[in-house]
Amino acid sequence: MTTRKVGNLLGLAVLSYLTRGPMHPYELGRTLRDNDDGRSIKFNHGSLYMVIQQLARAGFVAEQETTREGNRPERTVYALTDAGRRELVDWMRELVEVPQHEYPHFVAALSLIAALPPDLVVELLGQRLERLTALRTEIRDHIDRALAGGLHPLFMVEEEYRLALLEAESAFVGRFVGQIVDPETGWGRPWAAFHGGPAEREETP
Amino acid sequence: MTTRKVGNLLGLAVLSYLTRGPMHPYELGRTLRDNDDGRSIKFNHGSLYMVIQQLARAGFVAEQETTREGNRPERTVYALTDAGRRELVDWMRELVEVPQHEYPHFVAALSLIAALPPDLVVELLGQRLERLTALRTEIRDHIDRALAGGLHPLFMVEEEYRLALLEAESAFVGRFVGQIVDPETGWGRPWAAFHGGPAEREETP
DNA sequence: TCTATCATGTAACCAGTTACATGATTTT
DNA sequence: AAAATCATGTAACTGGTTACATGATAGA
Repeated sequence: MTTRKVGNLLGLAVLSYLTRGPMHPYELGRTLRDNDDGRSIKFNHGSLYMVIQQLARAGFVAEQETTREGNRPERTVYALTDAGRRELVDWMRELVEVPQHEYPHFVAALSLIAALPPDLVVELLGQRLERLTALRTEIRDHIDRALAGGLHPLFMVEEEYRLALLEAESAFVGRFVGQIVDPETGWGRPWAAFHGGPAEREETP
Repeated sequence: MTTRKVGNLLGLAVLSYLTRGPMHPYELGRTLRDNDDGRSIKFNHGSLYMVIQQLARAGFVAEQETTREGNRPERTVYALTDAGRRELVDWMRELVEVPQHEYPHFVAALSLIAALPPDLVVELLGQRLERLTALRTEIRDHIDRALAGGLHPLFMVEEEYRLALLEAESAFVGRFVGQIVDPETGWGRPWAAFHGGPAEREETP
């Protein structure tokens, strides 16, 4: 990754919303909430202010004015700069074009899975499968409700993507359980055998 | 998540390796490198020491002795405690059983995809597809080489999982491109139309 | 013998999260 | 009128990463 001045993806969302026009931080926060962006981008009140500061320091947004409405605290309004507009496009480009190597929790767990005995693993994977199914129908419903409300499906692609990944994961977990319990090719036997021994990767158990 | 005393997954790997017996930090680091754990768990020298401190503070590992070999700097050897052994199993349990909500970069990009014009998106997704394919054959080779070397496939499940997700992603991206360019159901037209306008989610463009 | 690389650790910096603060509105 | 919640921001804490430091061995 072309080590960006601002790395937090929340910053990307801010840049994107500022293309609509200048806003103050609180309004940005509300917009993010209203659009359910929290489902796709980690978002909390505190980091929003931080990220805006970073964007300002990097020259992607500029403090435009400071208004006061009634007796409310002052609100600083930020506007997108030209550099910010360029950064938005460049960043999006990169994110869409190049797959990032990430570190999902489940991958970590799988890489250490031999630390648990196989029958426990089978049980846990069963429960994971149930949860995965629940998640999938939940997302499916979420999408369908939004579409029924007239939203263009383009604005639900993230959710469709998520769903596709969850389906793939379900299928994978199913196969994995199969490989453990199947008495023919079954991994369960040797696994149980070497489990008492060294907990980590050994040659041909 | 049952907010853990130590949250960093590197700590989980440390607990797991310490089941083999006491080790000093550098040895842990080497073991992690040798086992290619960096592919599944983010790992860098600095955070290893930090995480070990945290584990010690939480009572999951205990400083056992401080040896000096030749004129090398002192090495502190850490051993797993009973609490540590329990934490290892409990943590693994949770990771396997309950799917975590995470925030992959590509999801963020998709959620803001309308900020880019559709033809650019099609082009970028094409390049992503190529990279995905390259990644997949790379992982496939990695797995096959390891298996040919006699490793039990159980120790490659993380990689198989990754691979399954990458395949699902490829399929999804292919479908997405289709939906944009297909002149029948095509999203390209309305997208291009409203793209000049407000960059964000609007009802029925 | 000089240079690279290994082995080992500490410290400074930066980013992200949580908690605190406080006036204005709305609800009960 | 009290309680809750909205609106707005700052500050303190904590975790992670990068950079620095330094003796030992091995290769050129």
